[in-house]
Amino acid sequence: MVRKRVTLAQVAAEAGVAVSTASLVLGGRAADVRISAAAQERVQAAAERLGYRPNAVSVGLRKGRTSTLGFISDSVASSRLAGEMIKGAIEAARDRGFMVFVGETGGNVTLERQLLEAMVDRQVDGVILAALLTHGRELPDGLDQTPAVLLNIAVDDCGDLPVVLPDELQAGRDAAAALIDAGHRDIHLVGSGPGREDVRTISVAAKLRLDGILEVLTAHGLEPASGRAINQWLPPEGYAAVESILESGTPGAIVCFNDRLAMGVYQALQDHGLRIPDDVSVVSFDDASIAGWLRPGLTTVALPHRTMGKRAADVLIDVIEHHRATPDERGPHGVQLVPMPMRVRGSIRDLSA
Amino acid sequence: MVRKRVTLAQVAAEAGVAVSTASLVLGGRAADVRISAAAQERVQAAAERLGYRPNAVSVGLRKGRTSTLGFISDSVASSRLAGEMIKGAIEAARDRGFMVFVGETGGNVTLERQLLEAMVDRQVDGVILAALLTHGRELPDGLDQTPAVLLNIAVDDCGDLPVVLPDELQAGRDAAAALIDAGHRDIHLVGSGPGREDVRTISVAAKLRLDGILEVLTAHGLEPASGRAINQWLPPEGYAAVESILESGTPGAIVCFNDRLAMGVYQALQDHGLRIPDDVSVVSFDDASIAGWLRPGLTTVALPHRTMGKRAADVLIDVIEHHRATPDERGPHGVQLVPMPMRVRGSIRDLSA
DNA sequence: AGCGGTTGCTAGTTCGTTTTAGCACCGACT
DNA sequence: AGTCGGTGCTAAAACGAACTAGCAACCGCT
Repeated sequence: MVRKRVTLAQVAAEAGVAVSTASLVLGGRAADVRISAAAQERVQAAAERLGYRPNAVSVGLRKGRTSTLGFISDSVASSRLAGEMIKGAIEAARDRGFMVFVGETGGNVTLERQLLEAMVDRQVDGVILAALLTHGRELPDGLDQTPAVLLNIAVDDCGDLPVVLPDELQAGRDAAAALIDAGHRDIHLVGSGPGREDVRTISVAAKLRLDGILEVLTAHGLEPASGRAINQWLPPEGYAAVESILESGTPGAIVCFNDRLAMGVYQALQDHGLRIPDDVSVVSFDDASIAGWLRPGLTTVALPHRTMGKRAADVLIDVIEHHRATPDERGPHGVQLVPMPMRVRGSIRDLSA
Repeated sequence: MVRKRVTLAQVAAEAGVAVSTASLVLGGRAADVRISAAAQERVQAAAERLGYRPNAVSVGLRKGRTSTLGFISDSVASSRLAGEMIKGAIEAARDRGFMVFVGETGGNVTLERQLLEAMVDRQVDGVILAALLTHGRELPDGLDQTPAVLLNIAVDDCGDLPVVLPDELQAGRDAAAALIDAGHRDIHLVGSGPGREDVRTISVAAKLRLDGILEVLTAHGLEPASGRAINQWLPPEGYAAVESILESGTPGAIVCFNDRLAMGVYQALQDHGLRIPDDVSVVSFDDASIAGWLRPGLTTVALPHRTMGKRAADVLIDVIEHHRATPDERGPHGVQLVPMPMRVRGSIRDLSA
């Protein structure tokens, strides 16, 4: 049932040459060692005929490189976003001939260490350590055993590991600018307090988004009309925030700190008979799938998870391949900020028109 | 920077024994070959001291088994559901000492073959072939090179491969029963026509869900009040379907064939000033994340993707491990139907109370 | 002293490949 | 006749662990 693999020895026998000769030819090193054109052809033909494919395990053992990456994430399934990140990494890896082991920790540190060990045991060439849930965390031991890249993890002391992060600061600027450019001045925040001191410790992302927003508002001589710090960024909290805002009148525009808050905001505004964007404009962050399903479509600054995953894999493979070439040269890596693109849909009214 | 691994040879040297002795001891075969307790202890201690971990690549080459699975899916990122399936598989695999290569094809058959080859090259012990998007498809060649399980793929000719599928038929029964038990009689379908001949070729799932629904309705002497076959199960289509239903009056209850349709149904009902569940009851399928976010929460029959992934990995590993033990015994596998649990939220009004 | 039986270990082969070092042959030249 | 330089290939040693076959050493017995 399970067909036996063809080995190099069989190819060599079929071609009437030594194993080493076959290896040289198929490894493209025939020119180096002078193999006659005739012999090369026989080897190629034999390999073709038998359907030879090199055994990657053996190659891995011999070369010490397995063309394999590990992807360790705290969450795989929690959202489409995690999937996007993995997908990006897998695609980039595939394009460069790498396969990816995927592991999920659920935030469990012990599990994380075990996964890392299991991957290192399998001689992965490098590891991507990714996070969606937690920000600001400890790094596991064992990261010194293999090249590594941090994906969506902001740590104070990342050693000299490359880090891939979304450019939340610029995203904050863009969100604010989108409203201001459309002529809005009455801007309320849902998800963070109105001042820098109010961000709580929710996340690095929240802080940066707020910084970007405030920077642009300040540049226009504005400040947030109101702000609400919220611990759980879920629809019910968004709903409640709007009810609170409405006590002091109808807002001109609302910046939601993520799309799920925005969903609650939509529900609340609708329940109060307010229309988006005619009465209230809304802008948000993340570009979760609901953003496109809400009516009207939610304009939101997208977390480019796919691109981030791709970037992480590319950087990691660069390190792996480059490192071999020039062992002591530190690459041009460090923190890689991936731009967050604005997805313009229909939730912002253009007052300037 | 990258720490060198400790090899068995180093452990043996440290313990003052031969490599083979160390291997025997650490492999738990010391009793078979009579190694003195003293020697065993020295080996164990040395291994501990040096932090020895066997090189899985080497073991893989020698044993021909790598404790590695491949997971090939048409989609990884399209939804949380795909992630759940992968997560389930990864977890089950991990519990049994396996790591998982994940690959995504995007429905591309060539890519699928290449991924399969790349995995077989890496000597995976087996492969899970999964699908979310497509139903009823061709199986790739190369599946005869390695044990395999089909996950969420319904094919006519699956050879003797184990198949893991959700129990859509029972789900259809459950959805219908939930409405009927709550006293509903005026039941409209959104996503499928009212009769068996109307299902179109959308999907096997649609057909089975409908079969289940009709079976229960018929058993109560009922038939659907109306039905709408729809090709794209997305919110706008759900919205449109409701507008069409409302032309002939307010429906008592609506069965949506998935949650995204249900989302559109919610929006349309709200826009027409109808309240859920007071005016109209809604039940749906899938349990996508929005199901919990909608207000009121959507009662829906969940696709148990996590469980399915777990089951697939378990079945596959059974095949792998069992196969070694008794080569000619065909396992008790075949089609594995995983129950779809009902997630009761607030979208069905109980008329019988 | 020689033999059989046990105990306790190890040498050596194997898995499939890469890679280095070098062999055998041939013609040309001194 | 001997050396030299090419040419075309191959033997053999890795890589790290698993596993088989078998070798010493000792003990007790005749």
